[in-house]
Parts: sequence; structure tokens; C-alpha cells
Amino acid sequence: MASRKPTIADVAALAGVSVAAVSKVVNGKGGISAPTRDRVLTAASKLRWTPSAAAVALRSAKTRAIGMVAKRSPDLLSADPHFTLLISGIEGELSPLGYGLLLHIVGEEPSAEEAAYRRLADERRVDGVVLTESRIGDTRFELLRTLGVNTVLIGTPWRADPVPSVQATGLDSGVRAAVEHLVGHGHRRVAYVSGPEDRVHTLYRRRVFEDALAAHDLAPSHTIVSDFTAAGAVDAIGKLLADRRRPTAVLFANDSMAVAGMSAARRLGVDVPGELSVIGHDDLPLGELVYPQLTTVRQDLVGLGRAAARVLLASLGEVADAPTAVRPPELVVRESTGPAPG
Amino acid sequence: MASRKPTIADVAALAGVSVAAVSKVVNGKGGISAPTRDRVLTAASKLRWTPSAAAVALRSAKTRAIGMVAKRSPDLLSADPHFTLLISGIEGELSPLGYGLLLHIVGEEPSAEEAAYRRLADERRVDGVVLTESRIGDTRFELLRTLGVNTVLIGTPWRADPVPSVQATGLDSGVRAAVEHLVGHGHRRVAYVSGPEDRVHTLYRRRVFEDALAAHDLAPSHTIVSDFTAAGAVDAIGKLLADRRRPTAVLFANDSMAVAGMSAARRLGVDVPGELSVIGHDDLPLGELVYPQLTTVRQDLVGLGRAAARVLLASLGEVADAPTAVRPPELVVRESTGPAPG
DNA sequence: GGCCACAGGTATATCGTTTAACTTGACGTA
DNA sequence: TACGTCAAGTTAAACGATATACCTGTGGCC
Repeated sequence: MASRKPTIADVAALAGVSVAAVSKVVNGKGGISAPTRDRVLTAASKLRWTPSAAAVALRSAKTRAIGMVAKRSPDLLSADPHFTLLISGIEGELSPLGYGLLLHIVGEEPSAEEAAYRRLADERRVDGVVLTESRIGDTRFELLRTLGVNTVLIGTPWRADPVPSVQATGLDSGVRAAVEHLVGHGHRRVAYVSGPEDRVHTLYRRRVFEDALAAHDLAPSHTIVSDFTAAGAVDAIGKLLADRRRPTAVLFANDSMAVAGMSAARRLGVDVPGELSVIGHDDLPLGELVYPQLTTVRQDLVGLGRAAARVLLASLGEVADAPTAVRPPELVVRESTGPAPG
Repeated sequence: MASRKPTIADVAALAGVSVAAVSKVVNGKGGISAPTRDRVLTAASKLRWTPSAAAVALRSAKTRAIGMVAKRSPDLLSADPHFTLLISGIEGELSPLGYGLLLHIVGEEPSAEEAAYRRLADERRVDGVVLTESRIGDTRFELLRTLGVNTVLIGTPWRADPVPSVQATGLDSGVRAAVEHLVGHGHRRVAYVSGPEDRVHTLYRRRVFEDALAAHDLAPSHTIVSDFTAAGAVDAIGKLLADRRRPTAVLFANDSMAVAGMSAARRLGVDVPGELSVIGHDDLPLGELVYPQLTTVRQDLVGLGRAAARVLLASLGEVADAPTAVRPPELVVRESTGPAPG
């Protein structure tokens, strides 16, 4: 028979003080002498008392939880552990401070995402939210601003906007290094398979890609807009290889597509990296699993999550505003790239 | 200037009724006439009022949130989207009812997991939790039972125990079909690379594996206990292939290991499926991405998550106790299996 | 000695709901 | 007519913390 959960009053009674005193002790406010504090603390641990999250939330208007909504179908979500890594990073910062992460996964229906944010805000379930995947024309900041919720964006805002955001330093270094790597191996026809065009990072990377090529007086041989799915990648590879002036190397917007594309190429009898070099983006574990192992642009996703959490916690006054560094993207050369054929 | 969030009192005032009446309306209790209900409802929507989650939680001791803790390192977590799929399924049931999912990710440190559950329970942040990965000697039920938290286990309890749990019907059909498939293709030396031995499903599947082989007067050629990591799989494949009586087929405990093992084999110059057939478990999208595509035992992870959520919601009185069906595991034959060599 | 400041507390209102207990008027019935 | 019932509300007490305002004893200082 588990007895009723103890309340602050029980602790106060056991310690022989008022409830206010207990509250002050656990919240580290001053005005309590050391001996009293000890009595309170031992009473609390004796009763295994922890403040009720609901009561604290109601009284102090702080829920000690932050929210995140992932907009993706289960399939895509599980094919691409992008979110999972971000969440790991976020959780790593949240846990030690006793913060929780309230996660919502919504499908692609247009209004579902907004509804989820709205609910989080209206019900006052979270103190802040983290946004991922900056999109062109993104209205989520507006929404959350009017809802009065602390927000941090992982990625680059789509326009000059004072929204707090985190991103890696030297953001272009990865894609740039990838291009140098390919050009250095004699590749002159390099294609790019991007993600959906409304993603800010898609456009950014594409520009970096083109700039880097331009520095060598080259231009992309092909640019295909895809959708992060395996089918999309297979499709793209089909198109690329069908061209009589086919590329000798292709850069994909993420690792899942790169792996799918690579497999599709091999299935068509095209050797990787012999006839076609392939580079991914993110450096998911997946890339090391496959054969040949994937050359890719590593992104510090866990670090990004961590940094985002810190920014949010800082704006909530929980931590000093020390921005954690996010490692710049870097090229990881493995087996899927090699000298240009011919 | 976002004005103060409206409270139930504002709604009551606007509708010209008492706060109790508003409460009854939104909670669907009787005793309110249709016209009054309408007035309340329009007042509420005019003010965009939603009950404060904290106040509701405090008063009614229901948080409308359920918790889950994933014990895994970021690396492993992202290599294996197992959790992600479960979460998708869970969320799918939770969202429509306005329930939230509070997620904690903890590393492998022994006490971290228990601490996370304890915190969830002590702070009364959730109405229930879902447990994954049933382990031999699992103490989590005990813990949660004494903490007085509703619990549902995804998987099979490690011992006869009245803990609510969900699992697929015809649990053994998948592995059994895999063995039939292999034996039917003339394989006589079949190895098994399992997950950590403390997992209940590991032992169960192994037993099914052995039984199914025994039905053909065969025994496992090798059994290797591994750890779900890519390195572990590579290692296992190395050992298997080094044996002069090497297996002609191998069954892995999950898809990530299978893919890693398959790649390792090919790197060693062993053709898959020509010289070695490989079968995975779970049917993650990953398996379709790679070349050759992975033959695997499909598990309805989203369905399991969904079922778990329903069981929990039923025990909270939110839904009728209609158990959602979980599709039985089935063999998905793709490219990584073929006739035994020789 | 009287007064003030301050450390170390205590008493109590309050956060926004739910709910048990109570009120009120209308109606049916004997 | 008098009474019981019932629908449709209302009143007010929780729920478990925090925070403001208040109290009390001690020591220092003139």
C-alpha cells in the first residue's frame, strides 16, 4: 500500500519548521541558517520528498520543460536519425537541470505542426521550444512570438530576424572541403542532389557548392531537387546516370539519400567509387555501416542540440549565457570517393 | 503586447456563468443546458482560452502526459531507429487525446535510468510510463509499482508477472519463417548473432531459432553474443568467416548489425548472397537503402508503440479497452539471401 | 538604556482549476 | 395543497507549492 505522496507540509512538520522555510531551502533562497537547512534536507530525503511539478508550475509559471515538434512521417523519421541526434544533445543539457523534453511528432498535414505549437503554448506546458529545419517563409517565429514562448532555432533564420538561433561556426567549410576533395581528384562534372527547396540550409549549401566550384571555373553538372526519401534519391541517380554527359561525382543533401543513391548506382552496374564518387551530409552511423563506407560532411548534430538547449536555458535564466561551441562541419573521407574515371 | 493569458474566470464572466459551469462544460459533465453550453463554448473560443495544464494537473492529479526513457548512447540511438518508430506509434495515439510525451534519454550509466524514472514519478510529471526492451531480471516494474505509476511494457515480461504488456501475435512466426527460408534454400550451417543476453527477446528468438532448426534435424553452426553495435557485428562476421567450417547463412538480431555484418563480409571479399546469406531483424528503412537490399524479419514497431499507448490510455480510463492489433512478424525476402553455395 | 538593523524565521494570499455540497425553481404526483 | 424529484446551476474548499509581508530576538552603538 503505497502511502500518499508526501507534501512540503510533511517535510516541514518533520523538520519542525514552516513550509515557507522548506521552500526557501530547496530553492536556495537565503535567510535560513545552516543547521535548519540540514534538518530540512534530511527530513526531505527521509520522506523522499520532491516538489510536485504541477504545483511549482502553477505557482511560479515555470514548467521546467521545453518542447519540440518534429514534422515528419514515421518512415522518414526513422530513415534519418537527424532528429534523434539533436534530441540527444538537447536532453544532455536538460537532464542535469531537471528539465524535461516534451516531444510531439506530427505528420506532413499542413496545420498539424502549428496546432501542436499552439497547444504547447496555450496549455502552458513548456517554458520554451526548439525549432528545427529553418524554412523559407517560416511563420513559426511569428506564431511563437505572439504566443509569448521562448524560442531557439537550430539553423539559420530565413531572413534577418532577431530570433535566437544556433549554428556551427564556419558553416560553409564542410561543403567547400567536399568540393575541393572532388576537384582535387580530377572531378569536373559534379552534381548536387538537394533536399526540399524550402529548407534554408538547402539553398545555403547549394550556393556554397556553386561558389566552391566557381573558384575552379566550374559549374554544377546537374542540380536535382529531391525530398530526403530513398525513392527520391534512387530517382535522382537514375536521371543522372542516364545522361550521356553524366557526372563523375555527386553530392547529396543527407546521408540517407547518399546511401540510397550509392546503392542504386551499384545496382545499375556503376561502380562506386570507380565510376562515380558519392558524398553525403551529416555523418550518421549509417555511413560507416555500408560498403563502401560513405564519404560525408560531418555535422555536429549533438553539439547543435546541446547549444540550442543552452541558449534556451540561458534565456530562462537557468544558466549563464555561455554559448557552447558547435564543431564546424568537416569532410570525412571514407571509401565512396576516389579519382575521377578516365 | 500580448495580454495576460485568459483564465477560466474570464470565460465565466464573458459567458455570464460561474467558473464551475465552465469547468463542467469543458469536461463534458452533465447538468448544463444546451444554450448555456453554447454560450460558454463561444466565450471560450472568443478568448482563445485553454485550461492551464499546470492547474489541471495540480487539482485533478492528472498530467495528461506519459513518460518514456530510452537508455542508449546517442550513437547507438541514431544507428538504430527502433525507438524512433516506437515513439511515432505512441505519439499517434497520444496526440489526438491531447496527451504529451515526455522523453528522457539516458546513457549507459547504471543508475541513470532508475533515476530518470524516479524523477518522473516523484515529481508527478506523468500519468504513466512505457517501458521498452524487457530485460532479464528487470527491476523497473518493481520500482514503478512501488512508485505507483501506471506502466506498460513493450515486449515480453521476463517472468510470469501481471505487468501489462504488448507484443505481436504469433511472435515466433518471423524467425521461424526466416529459418524455413534458409533451410529451403539448402542452408545447413546457419549462425545466429544475438543482442545482449539480458534482453528477453534475444533469448526468445534464439530459442525459436534453435527449435526451427531442430525441426530439420539441424543445430546452429555458431551462436555469437554481440551488442547491437556496428563494431560488434563486424567482429562477429570476422569470427564466423575465419572458421574453416564457416556458416553459409547468418541471422542477426537487428538490421543495423546485419547491414554492418554484410558490409564487413563484402569487404573481406565474400559475396552476399552468393557465398553468405544474411538476414536482419526489424525491417528498418535502412535495409532497403543498401545494396544488396536486406532480407529481414519485419516487426510492426509503430504498431507496438500504438498498442502500448492504448493500453496505457485504457488504464487511465481515456479509451475503451480495445486492444489494437499488432501485426505479427513476417519475413521480408529481398536480396541478401539466396541458395546455399556449393 | 533605548533604538535600530538584521538574521532567521512564520503566516498567509495566491496561482487556475476541479468537485463536493448546496441552492433554486419547475414540475409531477398523491 | 404539499411534498419529493430533478435539472441546472452556484459556492467554496481543496490541490501543493512560492512569495510577499510580517514578526521576533539579538547585538551594536550612541
